[in-house]
Formats: sequence, structure tokens, C-alpha cells
Amino acid sequence: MTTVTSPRVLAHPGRDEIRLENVLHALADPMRLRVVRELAAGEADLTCSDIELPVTKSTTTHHFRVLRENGVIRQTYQGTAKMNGLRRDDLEALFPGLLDRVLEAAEAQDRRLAHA
Amino acid sequence: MTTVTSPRVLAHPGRDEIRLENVLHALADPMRLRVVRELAAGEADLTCSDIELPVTKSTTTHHFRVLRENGVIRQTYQGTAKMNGLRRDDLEALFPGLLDRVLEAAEAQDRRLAHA
DNA sequence: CTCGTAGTTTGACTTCCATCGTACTACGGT
DNA sequence: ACCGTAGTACGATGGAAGTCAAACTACGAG
Repeated sequence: MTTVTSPRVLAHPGRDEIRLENVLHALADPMRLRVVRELAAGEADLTCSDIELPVTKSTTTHHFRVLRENGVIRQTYQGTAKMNGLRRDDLEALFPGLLDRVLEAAEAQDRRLAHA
Repeated sequence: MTTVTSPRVLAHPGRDEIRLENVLHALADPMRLRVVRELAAGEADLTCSDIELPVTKSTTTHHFRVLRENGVIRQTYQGTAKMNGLRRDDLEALFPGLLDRVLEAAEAQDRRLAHA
């Protein structure tokens, strides 16, 4: 039998367990906001290493975990890779328009700071 | 002369100094979100003590300062009281719709958790 | 089977942060 | 002038959070 203290099962909060404060906290970190923006930009899910961050691998793992545990992304194993996707549906159901406004705000701020 | 290491001048970031990450961080704390919601509820500005928080006075001061330094609220002295007001105009200009969505999300979550 | 790639885990370190208590300042009223 | 109320300042403390390095696991390819 294959009850192998399973490394492939990842704990995700249910939709009803997602909390606004946690989502805001998850989005408040520059690295994580960057990840979320990249996930939002592409339609398809991305692997962890598709997203380049100026930190080590372990730190990257940490940030992905925070995003997952706070209900912002969903992670699934695909062989050796780990696919990451935004939980748009859940977030939209719970907090309508919030994610999009954050993404727009991030875009706007980028433009603003570029012209500075 | 009256250069009294002035206690009545409060440092606020200019509109152009407000950063999304900082605003999100400021809003991510339950106490501070509570303050922001109460300020948003009433039209008029409120004093620090109008808003009851289950923490000591010093902690309250701390939270108001974080909100101010991150550009979420504006504080002005009115005699011995200190008036607090949301920087709706600035936030709306920088991050359109963001604050309102956060407030709505907070409301929605309250209702959701009440019916639980 | 062996190797490389992808990601995790653990532990350590440092900084940040929410909280408190106490002492202090500022202002208004009497 | 005095007192009370509103809020600040200053540690101190305990816990969370971001970061790294190094050792480890899991899977696919050759």
C-alpha cells in the first residue's frame, strides 16, 4: 500500500477558511505580490522556477507556502514540478473585485514610479 | 521663541510617497482594519478614543501611527484631541477602488462569519 | 542505476512587530 | 494655578517573519 507519509498532498485552506487579513498580509510582501502578479499575467499555471525572484530557493519555497496557506494560490504536483495557480474563483467569491484592484494598483504604482 | 521641538507637527507621507505594499501591510492587522472601518463608517473624523480597541492606550497610539505613516489616515491636532480621517482622496487617486473593495470584503466576511 | 533538476526541510540568524507598563507632555476647564 | 483627560515616549518582551546555507527527497531522463 502507498500511505507513504505522503509528500504530494498539499494542505490548502477551504474557501470558507480564507480570511481577509491573511490575504492582505500575504499580498503585502513585495516578493509575494510579484509572484501573484506573474500568475495573474499568464493564463496558465506556472512552476515555482518559472518565476524568478532575487532570493534563494528556500526563501522562494517559503513565500509560495505562505501564499498557499493563506488561500491565495493553489499548488499541485505535476511530476517533479509544482504548478501554481491563483485561486481567482475563491477570492472573487469571497472578496469581489479585491484581487483585480490590487493588481491594477500594482500596475499603476509601477507606471508611476517608472516616470519618476 | 517657540521652536519647541514641536509636538504638534505630525509627519505624513505625501501622496507620491504612499506605497501599495505599505498600505496592504497597514490594513492587514485586525486592529487597524477595525479602525479604518470605523473611520469609513462615519463621515466625520474621529478622535483616537472614539474608537474602542481591546488593547492599551500605547498600543492604540502605535496602530494610529502605523496607519498615518503608511498614508492610510491623516491626523491633526484639535486642542487636546487628535482627529483621525481616512485619506480617501489620495488612496482613490493612487489605487482606484481598492479601499472600497477592502471595506466591502471586511463587511462580507463579518456577515459570513456571523452566519457560521 | 545514476545523474540532474525541482523543490523541501531544518536550523540559525536577524529584523520587525504587536503588546504592555510606566513615566511623561500638552491642552482645556475650573 | 491645579487637575483631569488625551495622547506620546520609552523601554522591554515575546513572538512572527524573511532570509540564508546545507542537507535532503522526489521524480524523470538517459
